[in-house]
Amino acid sequence: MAARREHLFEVFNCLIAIKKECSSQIFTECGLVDITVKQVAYLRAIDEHTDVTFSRLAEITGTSKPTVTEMINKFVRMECVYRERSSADGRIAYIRLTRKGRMIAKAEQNTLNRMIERMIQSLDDDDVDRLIEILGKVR
Amino acid sequence: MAARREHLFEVFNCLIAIKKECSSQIFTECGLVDITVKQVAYLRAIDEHTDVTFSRLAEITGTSKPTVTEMINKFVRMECVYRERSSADGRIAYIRLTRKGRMIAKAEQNTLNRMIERMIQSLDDDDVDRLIEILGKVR
DNA sequence: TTTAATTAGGTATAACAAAACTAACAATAA
DNA sequence: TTATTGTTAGTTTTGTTATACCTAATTAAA
Repeated sequence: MAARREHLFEVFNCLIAIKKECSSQIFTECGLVDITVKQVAYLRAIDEHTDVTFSRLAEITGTSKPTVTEMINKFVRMECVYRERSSADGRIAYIRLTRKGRMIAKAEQNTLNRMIERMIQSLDDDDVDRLIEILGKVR
Repeated sequence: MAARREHLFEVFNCLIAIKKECSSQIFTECGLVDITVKQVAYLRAIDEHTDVTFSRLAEITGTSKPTVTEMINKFVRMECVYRERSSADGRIAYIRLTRKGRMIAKAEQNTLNRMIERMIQSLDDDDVDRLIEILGKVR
């Protein structure tokens, strides 16, 4: 029935609005409302690998070392990353995420977690279980 | 319980993946995979007003007429809009969305509609009704 | 000498704007 | 009625600023 579609549309529209709210909360809290999609991708790349150096990040992102230096300098100014000089080899610097940088790198997961927190607060346990059961069927 | 949160996280993660799939389908079908966020915002502005002229769009977007001319020329090349000269006043041109332009302007709604179509195909009517009921409670 | 990162210097593109311009229209004086 | 003048809508030219990249040269450590 078309009314079912309509109703589903409405409830999901509302849910999407809540998600957007949670997401922009995160970026606002970090003071990074106009960070770009590419910058987030860089932070994620750093987060998803361990002990990332400048050469390694150039490799991962398919760019050059100067590009990485520039980008990282910007991120340092944005308080998203810091350099950690290797104690074993003074030439090497590891790129480390700050708390803020990690928050942005994991923004999607964090958004979803906040959204789920709100859902759990609005719903009783039975509803949550039913919701999990029903949505688990969607392919 | 933490397990509930975990389960909710999983099912919603899956749902978000489906949504992304539906969304990129739309952009791929239009051949506009790397359209920018700003460009989509312009198309939406055109869609949300009637009989938009160049001056009007400059006003709406808080930019200048040359910027609009440039942007619209690009959109014409992308086959998202076309100019329609006013028959009453030869100086005026209305900016009209093509089928493709409208698809992009309404990409969010279209994405949601496709997602809902998939949900309806995966679920029976009772599940849909329950889903609407439960999600309707979320604030 | 080789390697890791940085600096210096440069290119291409996006997204804007100011100023000058063209074409169309409106009002009016000859 | 027609020519003149001023106004408006959109375009072109030219220039600015910022992003995102590059190559080549340099510095410092190994």
